[in-house]
Amino acid sequence: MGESGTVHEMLTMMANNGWRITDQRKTLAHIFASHDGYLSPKDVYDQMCVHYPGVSFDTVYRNLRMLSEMGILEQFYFMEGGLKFKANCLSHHHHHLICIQCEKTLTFEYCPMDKLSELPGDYKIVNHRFEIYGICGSCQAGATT
Amino acid sequence: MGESGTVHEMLTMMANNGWRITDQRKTLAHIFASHDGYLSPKDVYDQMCVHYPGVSFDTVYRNLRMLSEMGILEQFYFMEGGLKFKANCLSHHHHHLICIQCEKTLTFEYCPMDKLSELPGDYKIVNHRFEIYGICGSCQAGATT
DNA sequence: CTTCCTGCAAATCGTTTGCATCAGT
DNA sequence: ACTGATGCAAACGATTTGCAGGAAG
Repeated sequence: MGESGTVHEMLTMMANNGWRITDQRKTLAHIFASHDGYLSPKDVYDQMCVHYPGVSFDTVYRNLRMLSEMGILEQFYFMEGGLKFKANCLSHHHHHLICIQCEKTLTFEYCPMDKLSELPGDYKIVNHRFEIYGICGSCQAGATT
Repeated sequence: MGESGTVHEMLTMMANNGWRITDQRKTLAHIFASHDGYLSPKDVYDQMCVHYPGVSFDTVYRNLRMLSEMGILEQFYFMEGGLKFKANCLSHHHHHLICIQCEKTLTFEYCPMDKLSELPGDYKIVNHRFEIYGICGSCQAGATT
């Protein structure tokens, strides 16, 4: 639901940045719009093959990088699972609650930066990262698979 | 200052875990005890070569991995700089303020988890990460090198 | 029709492994 | 002495690049 809107948003953004809208990129947009967790390049490649046979790995990489640089996708490096990508929420700031087992990700609005008053040193703050890791309901229920 | 204590602490910890205390591991402990930012495997290798010529890259990796598994070092993957290691503070919980230019790292005590009341889903929380990125005083002063 | 995108194959980078030798206990 | 640690070289996986043909504007 609402996915087609997001796909269109992504494609428009690509076009505005001067990128051509190819079948492959449409498929890519589709995949990320309809999946709200993180996907590894391999995951993406596998999904691509289903909808659009004959893709090559390097093109998947190229497009993932392009989409990340454009801010459409957000990268994250899982210590165990390596680099993964996820559709970026472009509208508002939030943080993530991530299941360390299945990687299901929820967002929440609380931001610690609001509360933070004094910091050591005289850093000019440019960014921050706040993530909470846990085990989601379903993973707690289903035993160690 | 206080470095020798930390080195000794690390070495004792290795010994208690059944690892032999080799020259190389002593040097490794020394390097991390006297540097409080993150170091990449390459950084460590370069430092090692200075104090202990003839090291090989794979042994550096092996020891870094070993030290991480033992909890003496803490790993972190920088999106730009790849995997890096840092001496783990074993005594108390804190978070980091990291310079995105020189990677100089300060610690601070504020922890957002104390204030956090309600979260979505029914995750069993096991861990969290909170880091603030900025530009430190010296890097603000010295222009874009 | 021009330029960008794609697939292929090969190169590259960071990291890991097998093995014979060497050093710590 | 015994066993684990090291250096070497080679394997490995993930990601990137150069190039020729094909498709989007």
